[in-house]
Amino acid sequence: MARLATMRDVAKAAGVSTMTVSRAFRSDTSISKEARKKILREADRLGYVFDSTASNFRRQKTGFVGVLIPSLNNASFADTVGGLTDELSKSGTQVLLAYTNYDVDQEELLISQLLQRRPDAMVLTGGQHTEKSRNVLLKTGIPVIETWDLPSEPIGHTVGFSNEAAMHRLVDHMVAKGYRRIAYVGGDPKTGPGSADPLRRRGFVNAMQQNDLDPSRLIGWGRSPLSMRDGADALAHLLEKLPDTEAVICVSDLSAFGALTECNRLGVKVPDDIALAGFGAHEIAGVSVPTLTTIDPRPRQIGFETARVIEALRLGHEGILRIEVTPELIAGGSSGHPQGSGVLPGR
Amino acid sequence: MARLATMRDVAKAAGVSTMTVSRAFRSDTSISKEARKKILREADRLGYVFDSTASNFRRQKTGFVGVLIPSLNNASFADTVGGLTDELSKSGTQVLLAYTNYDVDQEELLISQLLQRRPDAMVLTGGQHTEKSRNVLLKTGIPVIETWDLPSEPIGHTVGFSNEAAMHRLVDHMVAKGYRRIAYVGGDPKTGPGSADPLRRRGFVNAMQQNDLDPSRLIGWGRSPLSMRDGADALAHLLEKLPDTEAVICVSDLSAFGALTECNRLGVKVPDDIALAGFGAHEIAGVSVPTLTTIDPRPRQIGFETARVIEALRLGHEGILRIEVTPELIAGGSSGHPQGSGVLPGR
DNA sequence: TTGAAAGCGCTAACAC
DNA sequence: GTGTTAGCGCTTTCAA
Repeated sequence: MARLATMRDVAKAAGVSTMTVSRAFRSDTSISKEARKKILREADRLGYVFDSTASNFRRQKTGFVGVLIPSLNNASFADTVGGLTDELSKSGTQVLLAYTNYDVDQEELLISQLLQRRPDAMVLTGGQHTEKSRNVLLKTGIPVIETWDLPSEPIGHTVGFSNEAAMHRLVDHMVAKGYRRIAYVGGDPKTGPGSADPLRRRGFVNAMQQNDLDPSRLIGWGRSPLSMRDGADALAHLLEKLPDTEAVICVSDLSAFGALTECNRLGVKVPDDIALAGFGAHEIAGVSVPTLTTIDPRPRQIGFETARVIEALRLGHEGILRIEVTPELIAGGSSGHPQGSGVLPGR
Repeated sequence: MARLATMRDVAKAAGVSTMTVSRAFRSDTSISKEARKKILREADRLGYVFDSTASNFRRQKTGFVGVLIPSLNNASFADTVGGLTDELSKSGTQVLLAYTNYDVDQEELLISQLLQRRPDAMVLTGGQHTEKSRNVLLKTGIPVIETWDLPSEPIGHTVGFSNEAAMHRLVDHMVAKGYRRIAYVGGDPKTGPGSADPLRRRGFVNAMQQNDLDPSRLIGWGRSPLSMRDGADALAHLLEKLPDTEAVICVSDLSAFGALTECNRLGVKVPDDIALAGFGAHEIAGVSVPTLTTIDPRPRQIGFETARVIEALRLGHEGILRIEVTPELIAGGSSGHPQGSGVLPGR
């Protein structure tokens, strides 16, 4: 197959210099109407496709942002990436996405690979990284934005929320609803580094203590992130071990829905026999019967604000940015909220 | 912030030429052990990060593949991208992912943007594209792989399955289970171009006709892709309009689950009063009670095979490849399958 | 095993 | 408004 046309080919065909062709493909430079018209026509005729690898190389700007998320198959991260992508696309910036499988070593590998491509910025999920990851990021000087959490020792900029505070709020809600013997269902604490599970668990324990309640009803089941099935299994285990439990907070909506399914199967009424809550405000939380009480961490907003940070830096902002996105409590039927007994009208 | 070190800096520090440094960073070229050792040490000391933008530019190979999927928030496409990424990463190839929102014009825009970055290959989802998209892809000569369907006029290579044939199989299953008045629930046919909904609908109609059954129980509700809520609403509508329907095939598992939820709410027993089926083998299909009868299009396999096609092309394969991935029917409790009345043991 | 020269396709900087 | 020159950081090619 023949070589793709270059600016030189277009320049020759249009009888101008390559510089003029270069100008024709940008909006900010001065060039006469006729010249541009002729050049674009010739370019089209020759099947010319602008080579941004050359442009990016010359300008030392790649026009993309490296984004690392724990998992592709997660509606919340997908929303964050969606918000980020939509906002960044306005300035023509693209997202180079990779996923770590909740593994900091995999993250380290991906960071060095991505940095070789010289992204204009790097977006990470969570505040947990290897020492080498931190070092190489600092060394290259590429702006770093950590998202989805507010680490105490951030690498650079942060856009997120406090998992602990959000969980605290959820516990307070359950307590306000009258529940006292509250359990937490998450992954086995020995697994799941890189996920938010340990932070939410800590938030649960702290909140229970501050409410003078027993914080020891902790179920660790399966590997983070928990699946629906894990949630079902964990609930069965919990009911066997601690049958007098009044309410269960699950680390995620998916596991909470699994728990709800298991309750249905066992004939345990939610919320009358046991209350439930999840985390994440996934679609399932609003469709299940009853709807799930949950926390909406506003993932799309996180992505949007991250894009705004990147824009600000591009425009020359100096100094470290720290943006807090406030999660929202959604009271559903699973914790006895009257309007949450079913999302659809009537019955 | 100081300029990042280049090969020249490393070469100077190590007392060799840049060419030797270049060789030190690759495995296939000849260089003495001592030279490599010294170079890598100096590179590390200087905080050198290999610049693959320059390398890619010079070699006219970018080492990434452009991938367009309809939506980020879809477990099936996520699985395909996962299979693709995992397999491609073995050869150091990265995936530049973008999503079209099921919009062929958006796809056209993204294709021209991505092509400017000179990907080594382009992976598209579905066989529906604008004329301009087809032209520009053919013009650049970059290998194209269309996935998730087997279009009659492919642009280049294909890895997928026949939505029509898969739906046919699902209808046959329902007929074999004894259902006759079978309805199809999909999106409003006037919406949703770019989704597989029309193909599945056609497969339904053909299969019903071949079984000498009435193919006119077609519900078009909402925009493709259908949400859980759409499925619930569509089912309520269906029961009102065609109350004697015996079975419902939904375009997706999410809408089928919404329909199941609505059945529960209305006191309609599944499968005793009405049978249900979905499409996609999403997690929810295996956790709902009863489990959902569905089609597993094996999305991860699609991604894996796509990566193998890209590898084959890289190794010099000539000619058009067409890989068919065979979907699997999963009989669940929602169509009366005895082992599907609940995924968890006992009761 | 190592080095020198040339250049990938574009654009910053300057000249006209 | 347009052209000339130089070079971004690598790697191909050829020579030593």
